[in-house]
Amino acid sequence: MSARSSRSTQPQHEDAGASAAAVRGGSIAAVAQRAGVSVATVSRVLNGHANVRAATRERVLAEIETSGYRVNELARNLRTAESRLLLTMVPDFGNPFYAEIVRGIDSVARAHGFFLLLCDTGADAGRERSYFDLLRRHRADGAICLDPATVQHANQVMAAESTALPWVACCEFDPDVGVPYVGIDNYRAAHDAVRHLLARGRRRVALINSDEHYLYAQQRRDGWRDALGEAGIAMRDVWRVNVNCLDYDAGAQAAAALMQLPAGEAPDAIFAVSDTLAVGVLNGLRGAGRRVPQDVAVVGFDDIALAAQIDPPLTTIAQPMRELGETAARLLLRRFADPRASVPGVLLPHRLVVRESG
Amino acid sequence: MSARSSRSTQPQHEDAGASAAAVRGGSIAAVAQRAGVSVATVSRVLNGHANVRAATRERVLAEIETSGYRVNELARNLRTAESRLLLTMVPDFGNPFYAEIVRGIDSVARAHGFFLLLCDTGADAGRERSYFDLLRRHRADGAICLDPATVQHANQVMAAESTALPWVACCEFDPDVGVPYVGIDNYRAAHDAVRHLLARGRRRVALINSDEHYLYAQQRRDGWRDALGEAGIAMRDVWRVNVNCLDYDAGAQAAAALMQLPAGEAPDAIFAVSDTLAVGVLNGLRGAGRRVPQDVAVVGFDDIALAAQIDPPLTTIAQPMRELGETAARLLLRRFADPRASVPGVLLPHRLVVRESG
DNA sequence: TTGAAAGCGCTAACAG
DNA sequence: CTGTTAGCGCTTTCAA
Repeated sequence: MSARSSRSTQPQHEDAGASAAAVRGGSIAAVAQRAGVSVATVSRVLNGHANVRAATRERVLAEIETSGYRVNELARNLRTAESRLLLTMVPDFGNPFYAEIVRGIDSVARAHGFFLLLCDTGADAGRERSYFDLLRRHRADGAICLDPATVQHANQVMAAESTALPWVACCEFDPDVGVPYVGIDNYRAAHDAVRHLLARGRRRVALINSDEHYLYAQQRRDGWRDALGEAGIAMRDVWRVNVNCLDYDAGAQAAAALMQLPAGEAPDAIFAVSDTLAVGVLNGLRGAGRRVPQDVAVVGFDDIALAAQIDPPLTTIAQPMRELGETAARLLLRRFADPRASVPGVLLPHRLVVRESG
Repeated sequence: MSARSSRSTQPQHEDAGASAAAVRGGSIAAVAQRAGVSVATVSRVLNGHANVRAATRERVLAEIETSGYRVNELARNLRTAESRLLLTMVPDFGNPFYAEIVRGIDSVARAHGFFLLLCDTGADAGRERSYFDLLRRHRADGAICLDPATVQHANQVMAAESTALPWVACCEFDPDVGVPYVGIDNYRAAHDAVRHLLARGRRRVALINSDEHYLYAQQRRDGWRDALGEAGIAMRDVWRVNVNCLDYDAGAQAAAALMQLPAGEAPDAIFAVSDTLAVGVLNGLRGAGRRVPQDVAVVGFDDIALAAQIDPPLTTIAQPMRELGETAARLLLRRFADPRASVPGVLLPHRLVVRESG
């Protein structure tokens, strides 16, 4: 029997005794044969089962060592019916806010033997929003969704099925839907930010918000509106601008537009719902010849690392990004452990960080 | 025969006819039975093979539609011996430079039916550098390594085996090793940056560099040193500071340290090998009461989106980040197509972007 | 403590 | 054009 056909993946029908081919390559059968034990035994030592005699274990381990055998996880995955992959859907992992959350997810996932299957949902834009199909096809064991658009899609068009799938929502969520979630109290956070601005004597506080189709954006808008109202200031529509992207340029443009307003109407403060937006706002204000905070105060949201570095350092609402990610992962893991357990919603605390921009 | 045991994954030995259990759930066999065809036929329509009569195809498709069947990729992966996952090793995906490269990788990977298995190598720090084991265990079909430490580890301790594994190096690479790579000409890039500073009349140009254990750092240092030398300026060791992390604070601290130098020695320009570092430098300089560029000019590296937003806008060496990622992915894909093809090394062009910082 | 054997669900050769 | 069938490499009963 020669070594030929060792690359073939096709049936070989060589001689009577089966797996004639399997014996050569790096299969568990090959290791078993060379170590003079059964495949079951090799599998047992591979998985650290106790019921293997020490001497036998040593022999198998030695054979594995010398042959450089590595378990084929493709086969293991089929047999155990799990991929040990966690799907992570993020709208834009170039955004430091999401990047940090993903880090949190990754750390607990790794600690539990899972890897991340990363999907930048923004990369596909509107196209095929069926990332959940990856779950159905067993490409991932569970999912964490950071993308508000995808969360809403799941809640609305998948409705019932959505709650049956092993996933959790992070940052954007609907408490009424039965999908586990973790996030912050967006209403209070926005309210806190605006109240801070008001306390510093600002009166015309603009809001640069995401698409208010999203729940979190609605909540932040409400927080802004109510804080103004409580100070006896009627919210004005010209002070509210919605952007559909959280990058720097969007913030810069929004700020520039706001500064076009006639003198008495132009805001003396801007609350942006993301630090990246706020960094752009700073830039846009500079372009419009406004000083921060003298002419216009700026408050951001998230407290990414950059917030403390720029000039002027950004006052912002800190979100516990790492914990958000860690909690999301833990919620999902808990769901694996008991698929029918109650599904908690978790709100983590935010915090106003006062720096020099407002 | 009741519906019991439908959740069981264990052998059932129920009655004579095999796969009694398999027929129920969402297996291909179940679909086949209900559609009145064989599993082979279902597999054919699933994979879009041409040799299926239209009527039969319709029948199968209809059954798939009504039953909501989804292929089990775990099984498919085992059978086809591929995971269709690309391992992406990045030292820190919170860094916008890497994030953008990963985007490039992702876009071509998706276009070819691959997903990304993301590994933040920094998350583990020194611990277990054996990410390549994921390849050996078939957890991924190939890998792209953006982490200089991991690249060196592969080149040095894995030597021969390394070149046999399906991976490509991105940004950090050793042309002599036989591993496909993509990157830029770091020597010339650094040389260009420093020459620019010199042309603007700066004489004491400091370098904030990565750990010079890495090749790319050595090359950039050489470019800096030679550009100075060509201008008749001897490089001074006090002008060179090495950091082992590219985050903002590292840059801020390095700049602060540099500004401690006695008047005649203190640099009038700083070249930092990463924009994140440079942003920190701007902050450090501000803390030391220096104006940019009047007192100290600053040049960064990478041209991340932020570079154009901060104050003052950053002069920097632009790297084609997306193309870097796309090229890396394409190189890897080409290697899949022909494992024994020649392994090209690709150098992409860099570009000096002059803004206001220096 | 060990081994034999039954599949996990799929693809593809081969035969009709 | 369609069906039968042999595995991919592994884990886990079940029996010894």
